[in-house]
Amino acid sequence: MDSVFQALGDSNRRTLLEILRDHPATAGELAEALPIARPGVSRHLHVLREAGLVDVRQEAQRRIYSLRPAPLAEVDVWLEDYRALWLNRLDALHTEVTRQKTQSRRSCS
Amino acid sequence: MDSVFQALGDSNRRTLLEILRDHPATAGELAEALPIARPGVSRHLHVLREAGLVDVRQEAQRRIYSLRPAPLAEVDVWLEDYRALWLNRLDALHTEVTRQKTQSRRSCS
DNA sequence: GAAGTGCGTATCCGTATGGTTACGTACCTG
DNA sequence: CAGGTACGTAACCATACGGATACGCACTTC
Repeated sequence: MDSVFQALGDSNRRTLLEILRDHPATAGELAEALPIARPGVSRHLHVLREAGLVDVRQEAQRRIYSLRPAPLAEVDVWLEDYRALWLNRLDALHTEVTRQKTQSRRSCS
Repeated sequence: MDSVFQALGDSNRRTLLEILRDHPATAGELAEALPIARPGVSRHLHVLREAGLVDVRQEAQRRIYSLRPAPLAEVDVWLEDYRALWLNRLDALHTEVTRQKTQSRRSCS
């Protein structure tokens, strides 16, 4: 769990995930998408693999990476216990907004 | 966004959030819940505050911390674009997710 | 087999992190 | 005003991280 959040705590790595969300890609393709040198990308991919967020499949000399959503599902499960906190607040906000809306509607007409 | 995920990437800090989910607490109460010394807790709380995950209110010499769910809502929104990936194959992933969940309960909390 | 391609690992460097102990500060209490 | 209480900050240490460059290894191709 630590490793998943830590992996997500870097914007370069989130960019990689965003690409892999659409389609698997080789390390080279992924490297071109980031503003850093190849070895850096390689290590970011290593971190993602350690966190279970990514799968690698070797095809000749190419490494093809693909997204592994299971850890994200874990994050979703973790969030579950907190979701009520902002849903309640959003609810309160929502009712407040509609109240003010009806109030302004009342004052407008 | 980086700061939120990085803040969540430490089990001590997640423990603090878990306590604050139930009720606000003073720094001292929170410190007793962690296996580390007071100044360490103080800095963890600082990290959580920087990430916007926590609010502080001073009351005499006590600092009362409370949970601020907004950044977690942001995480929820970020997850949204990935959710389809495991919802589509929910049955295939369900067993794995629950397995890892019990595993992480056993080890990390 | 020699050369080229694709990618990882090794090493180095500056900075950040997580823990500690020692100290400082603000506040209540006697 | 002296002293205790509840914190945070400073200084220090070991380790980890993110970046770079240089190198190594596996595979294809000629």
